[in-house]
Amino acid sequence: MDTGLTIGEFSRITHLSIKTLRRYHEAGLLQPARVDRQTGYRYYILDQVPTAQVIHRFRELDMPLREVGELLAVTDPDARAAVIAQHLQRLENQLDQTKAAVVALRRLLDPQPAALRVQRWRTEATTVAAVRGVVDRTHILRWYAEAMQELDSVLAVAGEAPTGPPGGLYDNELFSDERGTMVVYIPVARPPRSGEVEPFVIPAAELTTTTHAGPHDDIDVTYGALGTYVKQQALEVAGPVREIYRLGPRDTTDSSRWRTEIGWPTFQTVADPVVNAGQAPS
Amino acid sequence: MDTGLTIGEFSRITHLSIKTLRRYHEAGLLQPARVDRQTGYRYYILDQVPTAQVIHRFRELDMPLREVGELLAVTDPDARAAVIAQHLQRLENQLDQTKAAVVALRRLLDPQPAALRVQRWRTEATTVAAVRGVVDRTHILRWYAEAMQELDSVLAVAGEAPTGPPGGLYDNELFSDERGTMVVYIPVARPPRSGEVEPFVIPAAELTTTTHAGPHDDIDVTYGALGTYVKQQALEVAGPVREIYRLGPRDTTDSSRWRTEIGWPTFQTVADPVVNAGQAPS
DNA sequence: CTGGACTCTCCCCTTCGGGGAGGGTCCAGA
DNA sequence: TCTGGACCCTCCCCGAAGGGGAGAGTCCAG
Repeated sequence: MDTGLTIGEFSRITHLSIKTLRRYHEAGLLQPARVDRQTGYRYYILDQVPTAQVIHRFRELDMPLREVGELLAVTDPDARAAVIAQHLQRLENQLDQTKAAVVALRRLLDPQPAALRVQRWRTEATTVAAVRGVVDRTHILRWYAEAMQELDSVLAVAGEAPTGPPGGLYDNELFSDERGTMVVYIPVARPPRSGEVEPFVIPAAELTTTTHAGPHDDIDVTYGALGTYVKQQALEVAGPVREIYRLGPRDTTDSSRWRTEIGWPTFQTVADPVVNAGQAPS
Repeated sequence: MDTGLTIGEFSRITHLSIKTLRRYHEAGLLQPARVDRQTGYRYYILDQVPTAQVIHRFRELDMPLREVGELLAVTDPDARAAVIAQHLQRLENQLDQTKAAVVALRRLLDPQPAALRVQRWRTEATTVAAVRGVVDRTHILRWYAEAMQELDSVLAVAGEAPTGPPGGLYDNELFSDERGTMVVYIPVARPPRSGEVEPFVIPAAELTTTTHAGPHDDIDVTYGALGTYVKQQALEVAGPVREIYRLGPRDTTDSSRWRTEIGWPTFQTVADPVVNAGQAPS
């Protein structure tokens, strides 16, 4: 029997379907011990059973095939453990997101407290230390965390103390397309330039603002309320949306206390507001 | 502004990408309030913002579009809550599976205790009450649970006491293909016939068996070990694999105490065993 | 030698969008 | 009234991880 196991036998032993085994072969994850040149038949050997089982386990954890392949290619146990730990970390993050979504869902389906407080004002230009970049929407959170961290360390080195709360500018394309320009900043007196950090001036603007309370899991609801208001007032959006983190993770770990100010640069158009239709412009 | 919001404006407000909004339209999830017959332009209204947000939330929970659509079509709050609860249940099951996979992975990567005890024996034909069905591999667990439950209740009604531990027969195609015949049974003296439950005779067989200890998350490892043995002994597999639940969830909730006997019907071929190559058949 | 079981490759399908081409539409400013 | 740029349309392809199935070749025991 030194011809090895046929794919069917191997499938029975490992509980991986034939289709799956072929795909793993094709992906280079699990090369059959021998492939008949003439017939293309795959022949496995018993020593491959443990490998198949390891692959099976990682797939159960939704590790992408590419990554499983890299993992198997690495022989150093430490490096291996690192890759595994990293994946488990990802799973955990995913779980956190799911939990947050459940909470946000509950809040969304419950009767709304509403009470949206919208204000319009004119802001002055502000000098800040900023990190700018064109970011994929799926990477927004990661990019934000890294940028903030770099800002913090650069400012610490430069000995610059913040002169106000941190904030960000977010291109509308970030939401309507898949990619857009992001700016995160911290106001300081003399912005340094180092690495990704550079001086920047937040331009003056006419802002329509509101404040989102709590964690950001359902910040889109507040965006929706603000957008509704803007539209009702027949305001036109001009430029990237702004967020100012009046109270954030750097101030308190109690996320229910967070306060995020959202401001949309807007200008009045000639059209009538929907709600105050009587007050047509003269 | 009673033309409504363009898809771009709606996208900014809801944080759903334009592509995604078009897809939700196509899927019937979020019909624009108006679609221009001439140009195909989609126009939304502000009242649709909350709906978009609800969809967003459910998608964050990986609810399939189809299901979200059904959910939105249902107006009865109770029915709605039921669908949601069901989905959350699914998420929880998924989480349990992930946890189990992590544990199983750890065990697999740790040094193996091994110590596989394999025995061969001949079993007698056994009279049982059984539930049979052709099952998709992805539904094995669910089907098993339902079948066992039905067996239990039918036997309770018939007043038949088990004369041995429950078990099952599993077609090899269940693993190599995507679907196969499953039989789960409980031995009784006078098997009743009711609903899916019917009398059945487990045929006599020459079995090569081993016992898997603990929960079934890594039962494939034991299958692998048994399969390796079978192959090394140059045994040929004949017929569906059998499992007998000597100790299972119905006996104890401590899953580490579970004992599952796995038996493969086998017969000796003429080829030499690999390990005992000296004992060639005469 | 033959029939049935097994295996091969190849192509299409699934979900939920993203990328991009090619072309039409809207609207504000000139 | 024209025009340019922003916006929108449809259509097609792609990815991940396989499943379904067709059509054809292979293996092996009787």
